[in-house]
Amino acid sequence: MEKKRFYITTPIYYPSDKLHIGHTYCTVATDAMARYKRLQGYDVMFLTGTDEHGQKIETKAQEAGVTPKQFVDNIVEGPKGVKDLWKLMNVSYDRFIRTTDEYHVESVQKIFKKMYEKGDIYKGKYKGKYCTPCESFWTESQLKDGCCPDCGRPVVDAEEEAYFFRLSKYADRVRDLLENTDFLQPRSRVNEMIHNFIDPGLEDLCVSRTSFSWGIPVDFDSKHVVYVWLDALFNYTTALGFLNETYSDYDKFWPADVHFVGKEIVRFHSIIWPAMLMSMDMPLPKHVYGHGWLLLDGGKMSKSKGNVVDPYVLAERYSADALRFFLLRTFPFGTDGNFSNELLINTINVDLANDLGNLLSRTTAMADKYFGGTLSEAQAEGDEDAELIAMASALRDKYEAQMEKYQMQNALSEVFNVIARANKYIDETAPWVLAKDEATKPRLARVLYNLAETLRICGTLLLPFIPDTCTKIFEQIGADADLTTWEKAAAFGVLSKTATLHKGENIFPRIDAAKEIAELEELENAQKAKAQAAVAPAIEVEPQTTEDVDFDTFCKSDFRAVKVKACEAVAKSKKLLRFTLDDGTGTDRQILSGIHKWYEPEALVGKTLVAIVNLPPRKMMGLDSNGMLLSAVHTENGEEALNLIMVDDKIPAGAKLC
RNA sequence: CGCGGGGUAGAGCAGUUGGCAGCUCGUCGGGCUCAUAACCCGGAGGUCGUAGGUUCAAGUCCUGCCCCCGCAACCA
Repeated sequence: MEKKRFYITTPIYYPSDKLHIGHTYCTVATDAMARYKRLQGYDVMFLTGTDEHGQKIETKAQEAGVTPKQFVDNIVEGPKGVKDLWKLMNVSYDRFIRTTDEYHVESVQKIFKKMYEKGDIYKGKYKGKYCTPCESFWTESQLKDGCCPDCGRPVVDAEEEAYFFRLSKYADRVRDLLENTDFLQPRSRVNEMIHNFIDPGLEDLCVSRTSFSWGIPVDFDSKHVVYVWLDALFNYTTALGFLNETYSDYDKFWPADVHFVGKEIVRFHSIIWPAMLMSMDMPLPKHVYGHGWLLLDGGKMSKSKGNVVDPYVLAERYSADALRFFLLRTFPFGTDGNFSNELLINTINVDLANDLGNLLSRTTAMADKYFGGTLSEAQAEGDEDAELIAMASALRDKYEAQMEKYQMQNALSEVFNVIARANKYIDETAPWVLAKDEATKPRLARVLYNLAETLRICGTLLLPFIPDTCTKIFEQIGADADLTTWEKAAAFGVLSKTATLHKGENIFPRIDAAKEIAELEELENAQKAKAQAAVAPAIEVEPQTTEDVDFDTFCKSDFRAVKVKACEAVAKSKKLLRFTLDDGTGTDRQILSGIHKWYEPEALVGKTLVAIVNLPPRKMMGLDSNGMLLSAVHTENGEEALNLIMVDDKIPAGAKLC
């Protein structure tokens, strides 16, 4: 009989920086599922990889003075890069795709053409904001205070030619998919997608760009490169050999059983991806699972906050198994979880050292001490056995039920219930008492045998999570590979009655929590300081513009002194302050300015400021802003700093500056 | 009224279809000595954000309000 198949994927990560604990979380979860399915006897394909095109990488490479390819090569293949991290974390991927791989490029070009020929991709105009000096397009939301986020200068409305995908055409089918099937999990993510994106109406999607060149060229229109959606999403199929000759597993593994993705890209996987597949008349993946985030201090991790956790450091310090286990045992997969060093060390100590490690240790130590390692053939059952055996025997099915729902933390919880029960069993049977009398030796042998069996079953079910450790456990309890299969995990009593156990090294030594936490903090601080020192000169100012502005143009700008009559924070906005200004005309002028980060509104009332008053009005958070307040900006230790231009209060409102 | 998630013991979290409020750590007391100062037993500690409503019965369903977090075209 042919084996059942299982195809599972992680997202392809964007290698513009080193990966952090969040990427590790997702990948380790996927790895555990893949290993679990292999344990069950499935023919598994586990795919991961990197999404290597786009403007950000082009820019980063430029800054580093290397080609984009060299840049990503270093992050992906280089020391302590993506592949190194997965090796360290014991990630058992079957295939690793890079979107710069030749075969992927070739496939994507064919896909693009197919969709174009079908009429689902058409040429149109991409309207956006254009910064002339930077030659860059920006969307409304990318703008900083209405100006170019790169250089801070004003932008103009502009259009560029682009190809669009008819996403709107598939809106109804996608809605049906989300609302009436279990395609997207957990279910709570469905509402968000429907209310935020489907209900307001899906717009056609821009799938090409001309504003940067680091991407897959559209082969029939060479000034365009394929934009991220089409390039990245189809990796799940090109890596199987869809429209290329490099691989030939497409028929075997597509459609995928599940894509594990972070909640921030659920949208692309649950709306855009199915729509594109529909366009291609391809089968849809069976499930998309949007997992939660690891939060730090209740907020999300980010480079700018300097609170990114380095998985490399943690895995090297505590072992990959410990880190893998912690991530999957502690946090419910579907929702956000709070990461902390305390929690990590606590979990290692309690579950792995005290409960599992110690159980193994006391079991093998007693076998050594009382039997010289090899249990006696003569064994006697007792009243205490029934409950332990019942629990251990029922464990596999309970575990399976949770794993099938991707509830890995619950599956682990079931395993550790049994481990706790086994520790209690030792207390109940008191083997050290049995050892004192030759007459109770058969009973003692049975007790240790039951413990070994429990360890064998638990160890088997822990294989997807802590593979290296399980091997050590099996070795210490004398369980051969043929006893650690999925089938044997539901059978109690398969180990030889005269199995030979031996005490080895502690599989998880206890950690001195206080000391470790202090050391970790020190490490993190050192890293933070180093990072800051490296990137940020103390004071940095914008380079001067070399381009001339003609006198007439300059004169058109009408700068005036204005007095702040009132100033308040705009509700629901973090940045915006709303100014009511006296500009000398007798009518109040309202200007909105994104400077709440630097100024409290009360402090500004009564000040005399400078504003340009003949900018066209602009809506921000639903309010009109008529002009712009002038500030001096610079960068200080990597932080953006801003000072409003305040002038002498004796200058009357409305005075013209020239 | 942009959208979504959350507010349950000192901390961190579980709580399917409404039916005596649970887990881990911490804390207090006891037991054991095989074991990694580990293990086992017991206690204290919660008006389940708040105000109403439905019901024989609500953490669980409905309504209002308060607070936190995230998202709003590319940071898992």
